[in-house]
Amino acid sequence: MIAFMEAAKALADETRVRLLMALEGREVCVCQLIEMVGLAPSTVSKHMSILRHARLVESRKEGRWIFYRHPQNCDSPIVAQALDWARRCLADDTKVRQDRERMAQVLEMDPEALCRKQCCR
Amino acid sequence: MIAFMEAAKALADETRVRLLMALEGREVCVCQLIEMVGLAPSTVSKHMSILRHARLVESRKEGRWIFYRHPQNCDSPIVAQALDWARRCLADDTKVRQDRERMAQVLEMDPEALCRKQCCR
DNA sequence: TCCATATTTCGTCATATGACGAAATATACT
DNA sequence: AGTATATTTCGTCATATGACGAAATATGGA
Repeated sequence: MIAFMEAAKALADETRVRLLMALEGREVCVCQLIEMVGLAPSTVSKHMSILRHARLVESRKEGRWIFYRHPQNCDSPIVAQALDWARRCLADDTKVRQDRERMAQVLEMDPEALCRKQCCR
Repeated sequence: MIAFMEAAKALADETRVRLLMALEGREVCVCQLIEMVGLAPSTVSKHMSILRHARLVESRKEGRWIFYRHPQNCDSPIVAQALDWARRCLADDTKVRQDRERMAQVLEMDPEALCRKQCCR
């Protein structure tokens, strides 16, 4: 029950679901996620921490950057089915699609340039 | 996105998930649900209203009683997959099993006797 | 070593949520 | 009609949640 509730609560916020869907098929750096949703770094960081605690994402550190992705070898049926549910329901969702377009732009900048840009906001 | 978020939020409270699982394979009267979880009638009513609004349950009125059940002919994949997710994850869950045992006792009383009992608490 | 920068942690605030009891509503029975 | 009872709606309260900015932490490069 605990693991299920963690996952369900993690999915109960629209911003978190958007962040989760942005990781579909790729890993993404925090600064890129920040840019995509347009929220404060601390806010996005908290969201990712909740998703990670629920095991819906995992993270990888590379130098100064931290990349998030869906779990690689998911041993938890609870998590696997939660991800399937979200994917099937939201693959064609309007907001998710808009996020994909925004993310496509973001991914063209390199992370360095992106973070400098965020500094000066 | 809206329907998905409604469902996800509805699943993000443990009491609501317990109530939802109690409807597995049968329809149950509100007074029986109240007895199972031991919360105030108004609280349980609100929970059921949230589940119904998310389409995870539907209700049927029979005289003074209202029975809740999982949707009969579920035309929404979002809802159907949400119910599958919960069922697969929680079929053998300890709390859900305890609720089943409690519910078995409750179902042996008839609703009339049950509601009289609740009156005098 | 010192500085720039990427991310997280912490403190604070406004709003959302879940609990309750009282009152309102709807139905059945006398 | 009037009463009993099943459920919902409403008002209130305490706690949880999501947002932010400031400060702390960690890493890479000068």
